[in-house]
Amino acid sequence: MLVSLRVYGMSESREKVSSKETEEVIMEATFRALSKHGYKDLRMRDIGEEMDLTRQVIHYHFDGKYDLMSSFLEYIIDQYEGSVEVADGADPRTELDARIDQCLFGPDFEEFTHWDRMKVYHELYTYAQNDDEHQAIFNDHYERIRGSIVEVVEEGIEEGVFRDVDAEQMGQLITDVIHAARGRRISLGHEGAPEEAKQAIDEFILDSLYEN
Amino acid sequence: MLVSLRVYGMSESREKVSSKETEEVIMEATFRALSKHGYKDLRMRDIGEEMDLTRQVIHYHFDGKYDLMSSFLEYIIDQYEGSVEVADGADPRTELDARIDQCLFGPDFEEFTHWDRMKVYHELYTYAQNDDEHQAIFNDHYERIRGSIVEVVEEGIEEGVFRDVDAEQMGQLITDVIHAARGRRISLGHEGAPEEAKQAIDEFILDSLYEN
DNA sequence: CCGGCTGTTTACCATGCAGTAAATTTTTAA
DNA sequence: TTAAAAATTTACTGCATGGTAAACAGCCGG
Repeated sequence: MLVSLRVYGMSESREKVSSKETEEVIMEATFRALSKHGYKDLRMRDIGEEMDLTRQVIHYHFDGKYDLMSSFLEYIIDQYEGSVEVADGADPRTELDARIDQCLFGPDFEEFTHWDRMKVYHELYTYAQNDDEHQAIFNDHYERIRGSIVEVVEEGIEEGVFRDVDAEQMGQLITDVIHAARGRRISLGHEGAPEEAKQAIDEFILDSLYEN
Repeated sequence: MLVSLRVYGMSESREKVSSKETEEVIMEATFRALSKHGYKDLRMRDIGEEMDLTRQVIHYHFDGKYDLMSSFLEYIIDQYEGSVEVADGADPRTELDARIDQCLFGPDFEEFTHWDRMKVYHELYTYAQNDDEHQAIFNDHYERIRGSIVEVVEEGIEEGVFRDVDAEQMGQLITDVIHAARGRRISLGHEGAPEEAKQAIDEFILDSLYEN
């Protein structure tokens, strides 16, 4: 089974591997270039300068600047979603808390590029208003994040730990506050925004969930 | 009186008036061009095409693209702030409500470009993370908006209409939710976001203020 | 050792763009 | 009326930028 897979899978997967490796390099270079210059002032040259390879390889792997950006979008969204995985099974209060923390502060383990990645994510997110295709990608992503929060709230309601509020509405509100705090930290440079948001959520929103 | 004013005011104010008129035309053209193309893809040519004048006049009135954008920033922020003026003096609950509504839905009178202006505002707001000067301008503006909400909350607490919560924290939270809803409507195209935000604020946040 | 395939580089190009300069019209101050 | 100043237009330029083409390197099967 494995053997036969390799027999005809070989050349294909080999190429793919080396190809994927380079593409990963390009993605990371794009990320760095984007961090430095911002989307508006991003030049293909800037990306090239962030790699050991020359900028022309990009044209070999991607079909122009737009295609590159589309791929990068998926790349950075995947990273985002990978970073908010949480061991569910814990009680709803703990899990909700953990999810909120991860959205606000990033993964526990020291991912020191977290805010740089958020910065880039957020910039692309805003620009998506001018691009239907990218907007659709972000909508899917947003829906998943929001959905995961709503889920936990529903779980808590079913278990009788939370009051019987409108889970959709509550999840939406929490997601919005998280988004705003992130935006404020990134766009306005308010370093304390996530912490403030957490306190505000605890104090004014979650008490609507808890006090029975 | 009028005569004497004209005597020494003539050359200066006339120039200024005609100059300001043209600059206003340029600002509005910039707004339209920005709405159509987005900041990233904004060309001086696009602005020219939105006016009766040729694009080169812009260079006469402004010192290049960056200077133009800086001026436009102040222009659109002034418009924003002009649109959230509210007759204070009403009771805190009503006034807070009115301010929230104006931030979420725009001025009462039919300003049908409201969301287009918000869209442009929001895009510039996000790009400001790459420009310290612009970021500072937005910070000042944000502080005024947030401050005006905090003020009303404080007023309500003093008058004993609201519970004695941390006004700063509460004002911040409300401002954040407003911001997020706007961002969601603009970036993700969620038409219902402002309405949802209003309901969520009423249901989950303001009840922390009211129930005494 | 060789012919073909993938991936990378070097050299180059077309053009879109902001900005300028000079000519022209309009306004202002006598 | 007139001359100078302000405002606008027409014509042009230099260069930054995305993209291409052809040469080149490494690898793999035979």
